[in-house]
Amino acid sequence: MARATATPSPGILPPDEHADLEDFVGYNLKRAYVIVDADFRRALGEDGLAPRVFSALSLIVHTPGITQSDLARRLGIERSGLVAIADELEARGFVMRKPVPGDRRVQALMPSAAGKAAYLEALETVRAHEASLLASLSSDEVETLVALLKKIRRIGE
Amino acid sequence: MARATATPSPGILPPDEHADLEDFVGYNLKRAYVIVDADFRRALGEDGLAPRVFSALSLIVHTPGITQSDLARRLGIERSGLVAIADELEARGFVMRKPVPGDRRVQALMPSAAGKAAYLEALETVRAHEASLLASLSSDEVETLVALLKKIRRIGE
DNA sequence: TATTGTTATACTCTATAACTATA
DNA sequence: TATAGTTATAGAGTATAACAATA
Repeated sequence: MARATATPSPGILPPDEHADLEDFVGYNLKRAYVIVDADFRRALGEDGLAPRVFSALSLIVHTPGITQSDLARRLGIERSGLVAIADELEARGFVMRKPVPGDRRVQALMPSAAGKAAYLEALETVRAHEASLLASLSSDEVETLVALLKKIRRIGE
Repeated sequence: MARATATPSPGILPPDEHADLEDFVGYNLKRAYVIVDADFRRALGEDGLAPRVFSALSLIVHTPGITQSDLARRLGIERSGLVAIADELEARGFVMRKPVPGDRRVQALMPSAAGKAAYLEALETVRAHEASLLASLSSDEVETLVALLKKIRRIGE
């Protein structure tokens, strides 16, 4: 089990370093993310909401009147990156930019009725996608996974 | 559990749908991935190996002579995407493309001595990065997390 | 001075399609 | 016909830096 020499023979890696990649959180995180992301996009369809647009719409529906800067902060992206997302939601008729009396710099993001309806429909699709994709995990396992991921998210705050 | 009405009141979302985003595996996966990925890059430095290059080097060191096509499959990316990675590793002097007698289409990827050394050094840096970043998780939690992520990875096979 | 929304710009990662040389 | 490596190209997603309007 333990190796006799401290220095590896040339060209030979010690046993502990044989499956390193597979043990890293980062590598597994990335590989798992790619699978879930691809299935999300497939579920929402060619012309459906991209994950980040769905996330933005979710926060706007749950927090009507949120500003772009606040939304960007909540999503963990830059202000500038949010412009295209807001543009798309506005072009789809799901969200309106509304001037805020008292501060003429900001524009409140307001969900339209169509936006709320589209969100609830997408929400069901996303739920179905996760339920079906993750069917091999018990609900306890999913709960544990989400809790551990949140723990990592808290590190970044 | 069940809601009394099938149609939500206009503008009002039912209680179950208030924190939906936070409960999705996909959303938490993405947010956690962004944090770990950023810390990896910071740890390896400006001119250090990017995550995907580190992963490729790891597999080449552990599987000397692997072909580009096989490596791409192992990493879950396209053949074409691997060219730039192999180019970079070759430019750094870490890997050599070696013709294979018997099949002149393929080129085996062979780690150089410098490549092996650079890998072992990067490996320690990556281990330190994960240990320090994930210090708020117990080793049991990390183990559980990796096991659950692998379970998701198995879905994509 | 600081903040909001915006534009311009560039970079990373990835995919698709087509090519060539082999098999 | 099929596969390996390659190139060209395009599309997400993101970041940085700057700007005008406003606070």
